[in-house]
Amino acid sequence: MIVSTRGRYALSIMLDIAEHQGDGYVSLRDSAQRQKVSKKYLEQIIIIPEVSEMLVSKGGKYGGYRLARSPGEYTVGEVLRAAEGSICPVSCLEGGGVCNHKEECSVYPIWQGLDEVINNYLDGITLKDVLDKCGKEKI
Amino acid sequence: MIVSTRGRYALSIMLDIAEHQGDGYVSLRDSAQRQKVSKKYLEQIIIIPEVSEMLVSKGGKYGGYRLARSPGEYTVGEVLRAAEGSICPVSCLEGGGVCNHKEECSVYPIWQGLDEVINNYLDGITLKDVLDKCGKEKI
DNA sequence: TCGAATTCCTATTGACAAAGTAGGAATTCA
DNA sequence: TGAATTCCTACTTTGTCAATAGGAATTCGA
Repeated sequence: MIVSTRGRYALSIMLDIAEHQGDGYVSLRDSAQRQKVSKKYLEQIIIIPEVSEMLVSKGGKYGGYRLARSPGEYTVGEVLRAAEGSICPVSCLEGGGVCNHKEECSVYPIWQGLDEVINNYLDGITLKDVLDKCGKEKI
Repeated sequence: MIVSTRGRYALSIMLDIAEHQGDGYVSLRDSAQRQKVSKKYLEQIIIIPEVSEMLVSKGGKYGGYRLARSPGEYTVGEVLRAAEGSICPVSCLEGGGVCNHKEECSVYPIWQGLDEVINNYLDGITLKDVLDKCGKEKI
């Protein structure tokens, strides 16, 4: 599994906020209700520093979250990496690929190629693309 | 993580067998020694039905394993799927993609596309390609 | 026929992360 | 003042990964 519920929920809530923010804020209560997931768990995800950096929050009544940038300026890969920490497909690549044996390893280039293919794909889709359901021809 | 040690070890041992089988059999003891990993753990991996189906085994002294087919007839994707069970990147796709909400889900097509990109890549590389170190231009 | 080397089979363990729950403090608005 | 929100920390439960362990069955050479 390369994307856990953390990443999926993060992506969903970003999209939900994008869709419903208008010129105000979207509360976790509303968003959780719409998505039929636990508000408490969404809280855990949105509290991740890399995730909350992508948002503007406001406490108190009628508070909530809105996107810091416009939906077209976030890629799916960016959101997933923020929530998951990293989305590298194999531990050899972790921490920027600092495996000890990567020189002797005949398999290492495969993992590099895999990582590239995955990131290229995910970074080629923006939140706006998803909202527009830009469709089968792009996704 | 999409590929755990199970998949990595499975791939390594398949390559090791391919390289050393000649016209005989490769024992786990030798292979484990060469790869500097636990023979007992390799045993666990090779015992997985989908993995052992790709090999021909022979018990007893001077026994071991050899490939059932030629290296060019195995793809990396095939080996990894055998060892890991599946290499789908997100649980929504598990069991052939039988998620309940996939109709309403605006994100589902992204996971489908991701899965496709990953499998296309991994199924485009054979064990022979790796052995030949066919190199950066293909991998 | 014996003994060494192997595959085959089942159980067990320790560590860690994922998924979610819980309770309450601080903030903001009408 | 009170309602609704974000913010913060801690806890629990469950499952999987990675590995270890011990022994049964098989196969060969000497």
